Amino acid sequence: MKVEDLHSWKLGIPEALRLQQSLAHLVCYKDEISEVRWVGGVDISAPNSQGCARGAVVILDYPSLHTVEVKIVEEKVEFPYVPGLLSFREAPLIISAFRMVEKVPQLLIVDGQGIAHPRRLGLASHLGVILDLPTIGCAKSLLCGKVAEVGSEAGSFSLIWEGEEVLGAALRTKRNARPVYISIGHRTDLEGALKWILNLCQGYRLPEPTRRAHNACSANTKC
DNA sequence: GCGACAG
DNA sequence: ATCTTGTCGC
Repeated sequence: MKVEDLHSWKLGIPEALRLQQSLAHLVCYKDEISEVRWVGGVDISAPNSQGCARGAVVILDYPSLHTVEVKIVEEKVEFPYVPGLLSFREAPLIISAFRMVEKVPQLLIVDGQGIAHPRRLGLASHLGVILDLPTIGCAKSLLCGKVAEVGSEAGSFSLIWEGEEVLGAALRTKRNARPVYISIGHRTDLEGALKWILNLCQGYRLPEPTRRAHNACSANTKC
């Protein structure tokens, strides 16, 4: 059985919610990142009027950060956008693009939450479990939890709290830019995740892997 | 019941 | 995500 066949994507909302609860047990919160040669970034575009979207996986050489591979797919998006169920909408396209990749990355940066999610299984964690890769969630806004103001210097961060639980951190990656929200995806810890994200930022708010994946899928879809 | 709500 | 001009800061 292939990893991507861990479960079906043709689910209703109640089934998706139940699946998240079971998959959340499989998420690893320990740092298992090692010998990074390639770092991946993934993103999908907004679906067009026909429901077709573009999914992209970009592979960067590390530490040069040169793009060494780009894979794009265009498919119809089936699942509706429901806050908390984003992975059921986006993961199918990302996985399709990912299976075409030749240089399998040792770390994947995802545009969305990891465990900073109501059931601790945001897109980054879900993809990490399915692809069995270390992943880091790097979202542009908060889904759940509370966070204090972040210092203005690049590198400043403030923890995301939900009750007594730390879900991640708001991280200032660039001066005069809003912070990004970092959380463990899979097989990473928060400290490592923050270091990696800062290390992958090259003068822009978003880390290079995610930024390039976004650019790669921003062109108009053909279907 | 009310507000919040990744992309 | 998207609707949308000018404008403030480096």
